[in-house]
Amino acid sequence: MNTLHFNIAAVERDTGLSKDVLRMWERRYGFPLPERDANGERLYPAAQLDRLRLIKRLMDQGHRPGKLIAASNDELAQLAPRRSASRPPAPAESAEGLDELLALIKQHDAPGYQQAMQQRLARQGFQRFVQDTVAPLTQQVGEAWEDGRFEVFEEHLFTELTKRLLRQAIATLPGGNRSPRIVLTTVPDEQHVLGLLMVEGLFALEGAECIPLGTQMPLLEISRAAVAHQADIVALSFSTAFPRRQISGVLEQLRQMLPTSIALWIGGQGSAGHSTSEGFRVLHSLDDALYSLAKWREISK
Amino acid sequence: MNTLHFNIAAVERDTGLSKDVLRMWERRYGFPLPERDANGERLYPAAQLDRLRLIKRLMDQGHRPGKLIAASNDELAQLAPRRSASRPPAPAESAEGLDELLALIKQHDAPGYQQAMQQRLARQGFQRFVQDTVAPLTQQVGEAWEDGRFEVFEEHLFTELTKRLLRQAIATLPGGNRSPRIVLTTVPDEQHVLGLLMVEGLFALEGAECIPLGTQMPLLEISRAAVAHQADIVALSFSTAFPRRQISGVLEQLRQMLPTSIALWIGGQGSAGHSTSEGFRVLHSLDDALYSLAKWREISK
DNA sequence: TTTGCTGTTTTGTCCTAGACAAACTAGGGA
DNA sequence: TCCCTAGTTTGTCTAGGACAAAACAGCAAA
Repeated sequence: MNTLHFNIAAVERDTGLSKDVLRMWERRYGFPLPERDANGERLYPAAQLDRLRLIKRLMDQGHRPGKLIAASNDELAQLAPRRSASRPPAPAESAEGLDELLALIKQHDAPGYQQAMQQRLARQGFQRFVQDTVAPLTQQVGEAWEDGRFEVFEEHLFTELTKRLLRQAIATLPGGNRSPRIVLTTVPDEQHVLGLLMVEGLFALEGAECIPLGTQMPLLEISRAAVAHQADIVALSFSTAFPRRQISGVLEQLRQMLPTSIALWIGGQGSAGHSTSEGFRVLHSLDDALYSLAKWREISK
Repeated sequence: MNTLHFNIAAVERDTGLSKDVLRMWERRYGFPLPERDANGERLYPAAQLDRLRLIKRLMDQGHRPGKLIAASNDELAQLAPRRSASRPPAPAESAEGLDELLALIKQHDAPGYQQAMQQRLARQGFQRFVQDTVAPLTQQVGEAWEDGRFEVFEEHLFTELTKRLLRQAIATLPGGNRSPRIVLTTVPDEQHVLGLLMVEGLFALEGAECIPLGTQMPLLEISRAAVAHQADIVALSFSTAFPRRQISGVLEQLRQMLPTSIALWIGGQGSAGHSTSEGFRVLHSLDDALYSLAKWREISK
């Protein structure tokens, strides 16, 4: 009776590490070192998969694979919760009550969480709700996940519930029909959409006409959609999970396809480090997004 | 001045054809035959990308690549709209007004579509809305897309707007807190969630406690979530886009991780052809889902 | 005519091993 | 302290070979 084994495709699915990378690591570092089936194909035991997941998580925090793979399991475990020491736990004013929300998620109390969020929305109003509750909360959940305090499925539950709240709130906003007209989406391989929903909400609140296309639009389709909808702006969001190397290429290609009259705005944690230039604008924060919108209106008046 | 070129990673992203497949086709069939950059790496011109997209679309309809690649562009174009001839355009009763909804999407009239859908929801009630409007409409949009009558971005817009409507409607349903407790999600590489939302709505209407985890949960996380939430049932959805070959392996693995006390239910177009057995149940339709729920309650009473 | 079995073709995925460029690190000079 | 350059790390690409699962075609029997 063998314990669970996974073929290379399953490991790719579960860890997000490409087959090429898995084979390369094996060649270079000797880890992971899977067993082989009768046909010579790799079979990863569950233990190696767990370690790979941990390594991936630490890599997303900025560590480099060479060091991580050389480290022992204990060293890795110690590496994880370095956040609380190096970074302050977030401004006190906005943290007000966020811990309580986090606790609700941690207890898997979905109805309680939704209710608490609804109350905050009613109390704060949409804009402050997004800026003072949703944004910092998302940040904290991300950090908690990086530190291993949150399970993946807890983060998923949080994301799903929060997406619902935001969409619902957006639906109740008066339908914007002033300019500019903004197409919102993400490129293929980028499935995180929370940030995009936040800006959509803020833009909609300002009366802009938002056209949400969901996630993972092929570049050519983004361009076609923008033209068909006569959009003024295409807004994309990149999370930290999106492979850095690909971003500039993606932007370059999209910019080349898109009519020059249509602006390209980029936001999200993954876009940090890029600078506004060469035909696209980087939104560094939600405030920046609102500022950019105001500025766009001023200029195009 | 060269027209747009794409490297192999970009083509993979945009077409959904893996790098291995792209290289294999080139070797076997001589198409696609990309140019090379100074470093010997493949550069696909836009024309080949278009043809690949068309071929992929036809493959998803059941055609085989060997034939498609051998065919000329004209032959391919003729192949596409074969649906209307071979399949009836859907029962007349339920098609009532669906054309109108399709037309609204085709005109990119998002507000109009949302309003029309809201009206239907109010008129039909949730259950009939899902079964008589959303389900057949999704079907028709899928067919329209396969026939090339809908652009990809139009399908995305439809999906996004409909997701919002469903989520909003679900949120207004009285929170179910009767058994069974059902975790709803999709596996990695499966991002289509509309079908899952429909059953979630129906289950919630029956008072079941639904825990939506969004899409693309790693298998191990699905299992952890199910245990943590003390779920009775895990419900997964597979679209036709999900690679057939992988399904049985995925189910087998998940079934192995999941406590035997937790049932595994599978639905969606992609699960057709699989049969209820070996520890999982296949839901062949929305009616079947409701029936299964009733049956579960009867047995576990 | 239809059903069921069997052999053949098609097709995708996996394998090894080598090469190179982009990203990152570290060292030295202004 | 800051910037530039050289070195190291890391991911992705390349090529061609192998094999198994799925799809198809042909034939025999009901």
